[in-house]
Amino acid sequence: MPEYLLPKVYDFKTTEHRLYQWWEENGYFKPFNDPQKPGFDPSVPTYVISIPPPNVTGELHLGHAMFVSMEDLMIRHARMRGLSTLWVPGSDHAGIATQLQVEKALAKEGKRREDIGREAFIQRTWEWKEKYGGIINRQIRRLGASCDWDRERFTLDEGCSRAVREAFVRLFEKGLIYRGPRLINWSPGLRTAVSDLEVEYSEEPGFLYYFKYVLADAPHEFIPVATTRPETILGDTAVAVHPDDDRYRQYVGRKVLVPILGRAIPVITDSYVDREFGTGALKITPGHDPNDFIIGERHGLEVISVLDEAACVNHNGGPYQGMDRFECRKKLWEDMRAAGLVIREQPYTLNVPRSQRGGEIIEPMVSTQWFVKIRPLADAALEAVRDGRIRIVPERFTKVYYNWLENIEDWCISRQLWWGHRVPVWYCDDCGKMTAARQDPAVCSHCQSQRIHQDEDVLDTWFSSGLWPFSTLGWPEQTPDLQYFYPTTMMETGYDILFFWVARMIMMGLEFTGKVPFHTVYLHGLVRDEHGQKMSKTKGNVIDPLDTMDALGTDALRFTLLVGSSPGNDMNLSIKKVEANRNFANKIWNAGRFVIGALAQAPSEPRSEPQWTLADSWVWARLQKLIRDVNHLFDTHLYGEAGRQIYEFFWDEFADWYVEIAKQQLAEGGDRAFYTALTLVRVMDQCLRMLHPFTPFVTEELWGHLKRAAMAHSPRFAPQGGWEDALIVARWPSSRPQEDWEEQKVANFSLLQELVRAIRNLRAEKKVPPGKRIPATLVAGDYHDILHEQIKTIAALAHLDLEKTQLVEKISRKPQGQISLVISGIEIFLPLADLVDTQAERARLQKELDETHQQIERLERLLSGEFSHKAPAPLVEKERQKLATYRETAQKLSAQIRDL
RNA sequence: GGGCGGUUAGCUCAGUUGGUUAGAGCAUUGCGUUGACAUCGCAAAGGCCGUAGGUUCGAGUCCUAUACCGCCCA
Repeated sequence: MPEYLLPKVYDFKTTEHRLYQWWEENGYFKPFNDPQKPGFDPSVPTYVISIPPPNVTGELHLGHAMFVSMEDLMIRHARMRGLSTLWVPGSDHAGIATQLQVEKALAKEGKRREDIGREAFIQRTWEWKEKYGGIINRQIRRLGASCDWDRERFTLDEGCSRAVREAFVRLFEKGLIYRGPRLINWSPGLRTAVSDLEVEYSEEPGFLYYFKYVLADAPHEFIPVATTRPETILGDTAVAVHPDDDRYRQYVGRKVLVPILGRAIPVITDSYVDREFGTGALKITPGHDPNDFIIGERHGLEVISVLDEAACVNHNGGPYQGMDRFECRKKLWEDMRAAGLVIREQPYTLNVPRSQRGGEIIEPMVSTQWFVKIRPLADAALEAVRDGRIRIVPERFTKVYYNWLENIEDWCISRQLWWGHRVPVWYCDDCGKMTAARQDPAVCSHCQSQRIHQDEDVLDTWFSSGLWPFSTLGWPEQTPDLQYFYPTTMMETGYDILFFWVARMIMMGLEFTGKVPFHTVYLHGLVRDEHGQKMSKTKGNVIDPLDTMDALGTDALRFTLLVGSSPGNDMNLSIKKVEANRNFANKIWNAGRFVIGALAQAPSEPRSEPQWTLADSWVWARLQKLIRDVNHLFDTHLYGEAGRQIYEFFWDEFADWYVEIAKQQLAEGGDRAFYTALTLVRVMDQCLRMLHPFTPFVTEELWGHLKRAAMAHSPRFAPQGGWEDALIVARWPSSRPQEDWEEQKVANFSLLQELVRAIRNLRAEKKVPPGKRIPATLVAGDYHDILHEQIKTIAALAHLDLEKTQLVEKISRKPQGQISLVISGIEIFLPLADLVDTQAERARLQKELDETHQQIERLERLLSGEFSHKAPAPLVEKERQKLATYRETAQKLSAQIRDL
């Protein structure tokens, strides 16, 4: 397509959807070496990511945008490197969240789930899922995610359900799953158990209540006790003091009376008691406090539960039965005050357990639940990281991982919900024994009775998420996918999810497949607002990724997320940053337009071998260096830094310098134009390849235009191996070692840049109109040959009048009344006579000279010290050179001042 | 209480294995548009890299201590 057909501004709106569809239709998202297809070669190396499954009820937020961008970057990079790449998409059924949505809808009809029954409720939930569940995945597509959508999975689909069933039964048979009454975290609003991880603790103002525990055998004596939750007094089964505490020694072994209820309970000793805290006497409520539960076990205390499923007082609460827990707290305290049992109340900061979902206060309660005996699984998971089979990036999170797994408690996996995987256990009404089965059984496996019924509970959603890396590939079947793609390569997710997903996936993966589920865990940080605040609707600081993509384009958002973040660290996002990157996308586009336009100025065949200019050599050397650096950064997972370096090269070196020089070279025509166009196309092509994983749309679109234009112009413009079908499957640039000529060319070009910049600055300072071409005299000394070659370029970039510019090696008589400057020992005279103000010139040159002297002193000090014989020789030599140049510069500046 | 991270320009942040004049984007100021790009260009100004020690020829980077902010675990 000719250049004039490309719009001046990159139009992401018409591009993104079209390209996504084109990629998908052409099968580029699928592994090129696919075990499900003919010609499959099992020896081809793979790169596999299973998506951390988003909540099926969810809608896209920046957290999703972040992980999708990161994973797509990894996948696209791996695909371009020629690996057989698979990214498995999907979502999880999100037990509580989804169920709540449907219950909300039911409530509008004035119904509760019990009114319609379990089967009908599940039916409705599926309907709801079909209708609204796909939103998140449609939104993920907008980000450019190159997942294999044919392999999309859902934690509650048939295959994943079979995997859950298999996993449960295996653990059950192995004795790693058990059922029993334990103190668990109970959510009274949702009426279900939740796991330790789903509880968050928040510091909130409250009171410490001091009261009297009256001795049963001495009504006038009492032990003072303090508590933060008076309603739990109803469930007290002991009062504990420290064994060495003299204050209470006399009471140990005697009985005290539970206030109001009058139940007699023992006074015991336990070294857990902190003598300094409160009164030094601790009431023990094994039924409603985890620490007390442990103490209770130690002393064989009775466990009394005083609350029901809704956290209302039950029959154990005597006169308070039926009251809400907080209402009871108030009433009981009033009654105790009336009974003369209250001592005082003291303001106190509480650590309140709240539900991660909804924020209601979680109640520790004794309840019969299903648990995974976690220790053996955790030990295996620890070992896998310790021995390096799994690497966590950034590395510091390994410590967090160890710490968590070393202290992990058994995992409560049952939930009193309907939406989820139902516990595959049947109880026999005759023999009372349990049957756990992969297929729904018709009879009890112990006594063959037909009077069996299934457990009512479902499993924690995370139980199924834990199987995700292999259940999505077909486990427990030994499918071709599982055999080829497992273990996966990379688990990429936010560090906040390390325990929820990553640790559980590792435990389950090792247990069920005997292999690690992935080799590397890459953790990204959380996205915050521009001042580091968490985004929330109430604060009104939420940035919606969909709005942002509508306004500024997907590439701009992706690039911002990818390049603005470093591994494991939170990032602060602002629309301004996205705008800046929208500008970058546009910069790419316009540089591409220029390159395509340049073809028309070049012949399609050269007459002879290339004679590369300094600029040609320089940009090529810089590109090679960039490729080396970028590859190294990708290897070390420093993706953001890689993006930054490509950005800098592209904008500050390629676009600002090479493109400007290329304009001059193209104008020369002939072979010069041909080889310039060739260089432009090659550098552009390589940059687009490296940028593609960051900004897939603009690069693919432009690359397509570049390819067509180049092919139409000359076969000589094709990259090695020819033009690929699409950028998404084009080869990633490979590193080459630095060649001998590169360093000198880069140094020479730097000198050219310095000269041009210095002249431009001086012109600006002297208010010379930018368009005006001015004469100049350059006294080049040793650099005469280099500058002789480059004088046309310098003149063009610095807007010198080439006709009236003279380049000499030495000068016998300095031009009078001219403005002068010295760069790396090269003297430049600009005859701006009418602009010369002797006094101002003197001041300017003096300032230059002072700065030069400072540098000379610094280097003299450095080189006279130990540096010169302890530092590496090349480094010392480099500094010596610098010093020599500064001395030369100083000398010339002094002369200029003298001659003024 | 234990652990981790942060502290670098007005703001938001990079800074890889220590290499000797510390970078970007935004904001500010000045100048500039008929040929890739005003969603732009060319410049300017702005930093004892939280503090105090230490290692080293050399420290933003490594070590120790400390302050403040944030997060995780208990």
